[in-house]
Amino acid sequence: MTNELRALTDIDRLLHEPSRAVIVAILAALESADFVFLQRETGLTRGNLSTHLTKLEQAGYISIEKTFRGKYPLTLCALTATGREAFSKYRKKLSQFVEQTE
Amino acid sequence: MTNELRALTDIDRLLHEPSRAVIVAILAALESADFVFLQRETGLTRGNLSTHLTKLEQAGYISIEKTFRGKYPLTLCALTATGREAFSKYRKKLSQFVEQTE
DNA sequence: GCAAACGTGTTTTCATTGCAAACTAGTTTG
DNA sequence: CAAACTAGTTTGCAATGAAAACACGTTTGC
Repeated sequence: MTNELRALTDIDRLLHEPSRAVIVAILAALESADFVFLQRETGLTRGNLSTHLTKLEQAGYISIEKTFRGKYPLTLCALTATGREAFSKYRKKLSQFVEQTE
Repeated sequence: MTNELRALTDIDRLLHEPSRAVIVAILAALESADFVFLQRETGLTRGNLSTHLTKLEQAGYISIEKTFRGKYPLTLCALTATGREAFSKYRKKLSQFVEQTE
């Protein structure tokens, strides 16, 4: 009965970190965003944003392209197909949990 | 615009742990449950269930009553008003996140 | 009648992780 | 040319989740 709730324990831990979920949600809407933009939108410190992005990249959820805007470094992030799919599944799990606990 | 997503970073970290969310969800539906029942429903090991329950109790989210069933120890858990409210807020946050990322 | 298995939890150990602070490296400004 | 700024990365550390070990009493099998 209440046993379907248990499905939540199977949830994607990488996305279940709020900071990362927000990053991915932004990228899901925008297709591409740079480091500074992400920092402003998320409110994260640069240090934390940096490590979260690295983790998402290592998981294959985002791609990171390093280039320059004028003379300054520019880090561009985009969701991969893998990341998009993982996020979709993650949202579904959340949604199911919310519905099952009504 | 995408800035409301950021609200997720404010989420209740105690409930954002899937194991604990499931425990609380069960208690929200049942009003009261014993340790063994919770262990079976959640699939957690006894050790982990024990520590999660202790954390929920310390936060004032659940009450724990220790007694006996026959000669065996019996640990009864119930959601407090505080816990119920926290869980309600938590569900709302999840729900909002899901909706905002559609 | 006593050793082994069982019931019901708790405590300990350990690797992971999220966060803040410090660091890196180059650029612009006064 | 020193100070401040841009754009990140790395380091240090305290918190934490999971598994294993421990505790303590009860029942069963021989």
